Amino acid sequence: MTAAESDPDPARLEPPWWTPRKSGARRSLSRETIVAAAVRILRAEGVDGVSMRRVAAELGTGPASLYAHVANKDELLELLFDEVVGEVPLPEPDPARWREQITRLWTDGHEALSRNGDIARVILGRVPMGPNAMRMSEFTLTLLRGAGIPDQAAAWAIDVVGMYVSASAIENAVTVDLAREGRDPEQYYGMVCRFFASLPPEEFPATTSLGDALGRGSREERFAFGLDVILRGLAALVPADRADRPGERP
Amino acid sequence: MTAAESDPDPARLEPPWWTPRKSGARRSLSRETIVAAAVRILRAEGVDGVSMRRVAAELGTGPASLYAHVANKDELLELLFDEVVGEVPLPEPDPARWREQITRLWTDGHEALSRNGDIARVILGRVPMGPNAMRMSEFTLTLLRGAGIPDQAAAWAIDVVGMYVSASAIENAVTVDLAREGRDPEQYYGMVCRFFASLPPEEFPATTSLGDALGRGSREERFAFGLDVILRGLAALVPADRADRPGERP
DNA sequence: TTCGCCAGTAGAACAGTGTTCGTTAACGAA
DNA sequence: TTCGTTAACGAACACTGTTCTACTGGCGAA
Repeated sequence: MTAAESDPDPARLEPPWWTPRKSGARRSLSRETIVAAAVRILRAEGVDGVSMRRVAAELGTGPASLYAHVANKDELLELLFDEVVGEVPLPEPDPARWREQITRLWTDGHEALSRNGDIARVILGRVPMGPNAMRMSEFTLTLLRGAGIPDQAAAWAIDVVGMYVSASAIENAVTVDLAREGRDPEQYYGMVCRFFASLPPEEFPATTSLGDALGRGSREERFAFGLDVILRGLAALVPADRADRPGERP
Repeated sequence: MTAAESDPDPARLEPPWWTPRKSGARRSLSRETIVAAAVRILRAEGVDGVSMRRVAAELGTGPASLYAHVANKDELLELLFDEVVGEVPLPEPDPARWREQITRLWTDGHEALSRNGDIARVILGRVPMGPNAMRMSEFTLTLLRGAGIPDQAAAWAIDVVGMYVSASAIENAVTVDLAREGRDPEQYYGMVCRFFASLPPEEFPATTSLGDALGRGSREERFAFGLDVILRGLAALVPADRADRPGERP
């Protein structure tokens, strides 16, 4: 069960431009069953596999039937994204452990996205406003402010972290995709590294000499590094007189 | 003129899986004219506008003709991406001013991408390996190492910065898109802010009280903030005994 | 100068896409 | 029971990337 389903009054949380559930749904189809079918396809075939026809076929009907429950494919993808974000568990915020909690939360988010094909593609360029995404933002904002990061910086930081997590999840999805197609991702990255190493050293001294380092590390390690860099940078924005007392409100 | 065109021997720099220029091109079409036509469409209509048929029509021919010069649409998009990256001027690296130079370089890159529709979409999930992208990576690597950042961190940092810049450029492109469609982006973001403010304060205290800060700032300001956070985090990785002497090699 | 080759150019077609239109059929309310 | 609303759906439209096939037209060799 997702957070959205367990919410007592989810309607209040939805952006007003998501088409409201039409009253008196009568038969087999519903927004929930459509999203559930789409998630199954998403995990198996990625975003490109999620076509209106494919989802309809999964439900034993035609594509036109879906349009009674979902405005268009864009809206379906947004619903799909929020469904995936709903997989991330939210603990109780504890400002004293803000960096640890934020790291955990967004690492979980990164994994949830990575588990579900390249779903992260659909959110780049829009503001995530589904109920589950909103709860995640709220949680992060609370922790950042509690840590003493100025309001404006905290507000912008959400965007920065979100972009990094989404972009990295897309990168991961491609690796998973290669594996699904039977091609070894290691082999692909090996090819890339060999290309770097083969560049003319006169023009690319740094790239050729670093060759190995560029491809080293698991996806998890590389993601953790970037997230740590960002949080380090954010921590540097805490005013000196707050740095040692996280959690206090001024 | 792009960097690629002015390069004395660009062939050596191209990844070996880009299809080689077929020898003895005879008539009007060429890889260059195709990419140029695609760039025009890209600027006017975004990546979605760049279809093989549309590009062919721009050149007064049919889609099949393009396949003699370009392996497939993916390759055309990669060529397109590198063409855009070629718009970024590379200065002489000066390790003493590494943060300033990196900020400048990637801000220029961000602007070049933002000027050209949502071209950044095509690079997410792959490693940019066109000649212009490679030169940009080399430049950044040189500066980061010169600044005293450990090799492994420098190698991974390229990815982090690249992901952030691409994701942010996509965000910008959507704003530009809205403007092109005649819809006011300000109005869209105003709508988003109003939605945030309208959430139930009991469940979303931070989001509702921050409402304004979440939407404040120009695209440039917001991008600059994130880049600064990342560079701040990277600077924190410089070993203490190197922090005051950028540019020296150990 | 002539001939033959073949790279480059396309027209047509295939299988797929998102979306809309018009019709059918089933349910809730009266 | 009847009526009106509305979910469901088949067919169609205008697209997409890509491939097959035929057909040029210019160059190198004779």
